[in-house]
Amino acid sequence: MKIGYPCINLSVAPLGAKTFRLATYSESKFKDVVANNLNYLERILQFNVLKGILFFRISSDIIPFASHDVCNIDWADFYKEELRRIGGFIKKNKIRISMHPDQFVLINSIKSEILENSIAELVYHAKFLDALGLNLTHKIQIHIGGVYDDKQASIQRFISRFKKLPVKIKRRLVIENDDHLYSLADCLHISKKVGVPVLLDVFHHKCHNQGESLSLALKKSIATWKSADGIPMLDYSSQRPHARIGTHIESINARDFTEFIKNLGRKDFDVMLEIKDKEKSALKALEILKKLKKI
DNA sequence: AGGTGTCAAGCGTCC
DNA sequence: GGACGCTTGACACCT
Repeated sequence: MKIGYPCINLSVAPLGAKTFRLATYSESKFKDVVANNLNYLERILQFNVLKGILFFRISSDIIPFASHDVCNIDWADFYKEELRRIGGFIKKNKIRISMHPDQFVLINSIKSEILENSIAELVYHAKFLDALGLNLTHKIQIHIGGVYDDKQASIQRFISRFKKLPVKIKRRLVIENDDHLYSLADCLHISKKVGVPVLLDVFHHKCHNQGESLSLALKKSIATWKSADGIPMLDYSSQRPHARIGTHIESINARDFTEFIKNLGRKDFDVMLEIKDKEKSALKALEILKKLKKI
């Protein structure tokens, strides 16, 4: 079992990740920012290894505008040395990587332009992981998408679109249940049709489910992962007290997390903590795992 | 130097 | 119909 956190590290450098506005795009700005972001990523990964954190989600913003028309730079070639070095570090230390494109990636969209943009964005994500030289256990997780007033049709559209995606994307993708539209059961149905692994978001599952217990949900999710996909990944968070349902907690709740880990029994997962204070909670989670003699 | 409106992109929900 | 949340933070312009 590995513990991870998403995208940014607040101890390495509070303002480590850089971006810029489309209006001020220039080749030199792009190159500066990407160089900065790759360096920041490298420092985060070094920090993580030092602390025993071996799972990390790389930000989709690592290469700004990578899938946009303005970007004509072959970044994978221009930064091949850095990318190879970082990839080597990841492999040497057996770090697990995931990426999570944001809400604009909708392969079941009813608009062809949105579908095209989504594919371009997925091509970029897959290209990034490929450029690091990582095998197919390093995944890109997406949600099913919108409902567009007809859930069955939207699921069908997801399935037929998925089948037509380039292999380079398909082999990296996993699908994740969300908190109000597509539940675990929906994802399992789609998984059966197209053979894509289902990444269980346990917090979203708590918000939106068909009455399956956590342990049944875990079991069903595991069954969708083939050995080439690696150990199943899952997203973990808990409800922030006194906030809207679905709001992620500020810092890990030791009691909830202990309970969750005990519930796993002998099942093995790489656990991504979607918690606001990032590496701090990851470190606390590792302490809890040590106490429980899980690592 | 500090404050703040706004940022490539979409969807659904709440008021 | 507009603001907001989503994983959400920081750029860029204003004073």
